[in-house]
Amino acid sequence: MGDDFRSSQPIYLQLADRICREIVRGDRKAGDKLPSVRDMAVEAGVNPNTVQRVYAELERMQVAETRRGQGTFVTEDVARLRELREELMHERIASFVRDMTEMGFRAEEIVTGVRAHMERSLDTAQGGRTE
Amino acid sequence: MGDDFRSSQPIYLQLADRICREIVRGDRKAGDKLPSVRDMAVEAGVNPNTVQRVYAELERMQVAETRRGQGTFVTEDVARLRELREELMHERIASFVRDMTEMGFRAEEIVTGVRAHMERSLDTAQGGRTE
Amino acid sequence: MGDDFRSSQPIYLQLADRICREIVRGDRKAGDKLPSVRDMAVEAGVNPNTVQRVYAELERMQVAETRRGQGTFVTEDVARLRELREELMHERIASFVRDMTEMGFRAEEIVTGVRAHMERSLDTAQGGRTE
Amino acid sequence: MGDDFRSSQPIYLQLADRICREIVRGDRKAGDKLPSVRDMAVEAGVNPNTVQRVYAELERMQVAETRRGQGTFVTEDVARLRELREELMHERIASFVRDMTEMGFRAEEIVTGVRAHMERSLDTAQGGRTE
DNA sequence: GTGGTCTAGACCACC
DNA sequence: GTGGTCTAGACCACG
Repeated sequence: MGDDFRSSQPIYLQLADRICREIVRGDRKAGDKLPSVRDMAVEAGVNPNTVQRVYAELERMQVAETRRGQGTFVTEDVARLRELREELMHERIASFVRDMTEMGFRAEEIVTGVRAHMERSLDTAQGGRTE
Repeated sequence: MGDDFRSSQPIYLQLADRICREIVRGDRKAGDKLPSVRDMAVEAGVNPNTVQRVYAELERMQVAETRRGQGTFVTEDVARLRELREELMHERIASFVRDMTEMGFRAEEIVTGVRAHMERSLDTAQGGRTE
Repeated sequence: MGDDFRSSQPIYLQLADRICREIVRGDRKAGDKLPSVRDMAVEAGVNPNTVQRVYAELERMQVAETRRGQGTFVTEDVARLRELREELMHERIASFVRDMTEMGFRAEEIVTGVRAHMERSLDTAQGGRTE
Repeated sequence: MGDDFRSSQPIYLQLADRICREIVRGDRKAGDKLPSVRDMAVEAGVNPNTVQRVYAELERMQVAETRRGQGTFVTEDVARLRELREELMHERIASFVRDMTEMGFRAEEIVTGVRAHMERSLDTAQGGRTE
């Protein structure tokens, strides 16, 4: 144990993750152009070098492609995007389940709890129609 | 959007949360003595004042009680501890579901995904050859 | 018995109490802005950290609300303020009665004494020559 | 306004007041010997000079008498002690009423509040017999 | 500017 | 020893 309180994921991974989420969510579609390195750097308030690493990471993940002189684009490989969606989902689920299990919750409790929570949310959102 | 990359919860809340998890997990039991303010400060690598705040927060939550000159102890009110367990569970579930929904996953997908993940974990862990 | 002569309530509670009294008295009204942490610190001759604690206490009591970047304000929940008034009244009365009882005065004596004192005050103030 | 938070009555007046209360309460009776200056100083954890001033103050109030070579005694003038009782009572009542009035409470409210508080205390203490 | 957090170091009361 | 309070001075996020 030590002063691990300020530590967190590197900024470039945080940014890459954010962009992946925007893609999975549908805010950025296959073939969409991403902002230029400089623009993205300004938007996110980080150094252009950091954005460079972000785009490199997205390319490594086969989620984005950069075309010299044109910019960086979301891949047009929709199969890869479907895959990315699955990956992100499983990653978050795994992280969630690990967290809950580590706290001593049983599998049954977790599933029940999640379903109950969603039904409650639905009721709140829809007004709980009887039919 | 801005430079929210370094932001995080205050240390004193992170520490309080960590201790709550240890309690819920069973690593710290009802009536257990917590480390002294000074010891905890050294262990966690923070200032004693910060630990003092953590203990005040735990007392506010009725999760710990402090006896002057003796130290700070996990509450012996086991009903409160059961309640805490439920609170933490719902909190984490809510956060998880919000996150997933925000990413565009449907309720059905999420529940199915969680259950599938767990069954896979079980298989891995137990070998799952009962049938 | 010992050297409890210099002991007193913590400054931050004294200050919080003083502000509550000013509110109950009507000197500070619902929605009024309290002095900034730094200004109040100068006014009261204490450290800004202490005032910070005072405002946190007032917020915990739901007597004040703080808006980031704007300041700390007396709550606009007038029902809560009426409640505060009752609380303060009962608190002072309880303390007074406890003190008197401890000194060996009987209930009857106390009530009679209080009423007599007030009638005398009224006489002094108004001249009380209606009859 | 300034740093008036640590200020309070001088210790010698606090001690004199405490002794008066013990007399009024009946813990010290007419003619009782008070502890020697040195003993009282040790008991109260203060300087003997301070106790000297305390006894002088009690003498000035005609509440105690000191006989050279013998010590200090509660006065045997029971009329004076009855008077002292009245004085203390009125003093406390006056202080209480001033405090409450300053906070904006009306005379009627105060009397009603005090009587209500006492009835409640009686109920709690006696178990609220129906007859 | 605002409040919120953190560190450093001190003193106190209680046991 | 314990926790509780206070000061001094710093940095941060928000608006």
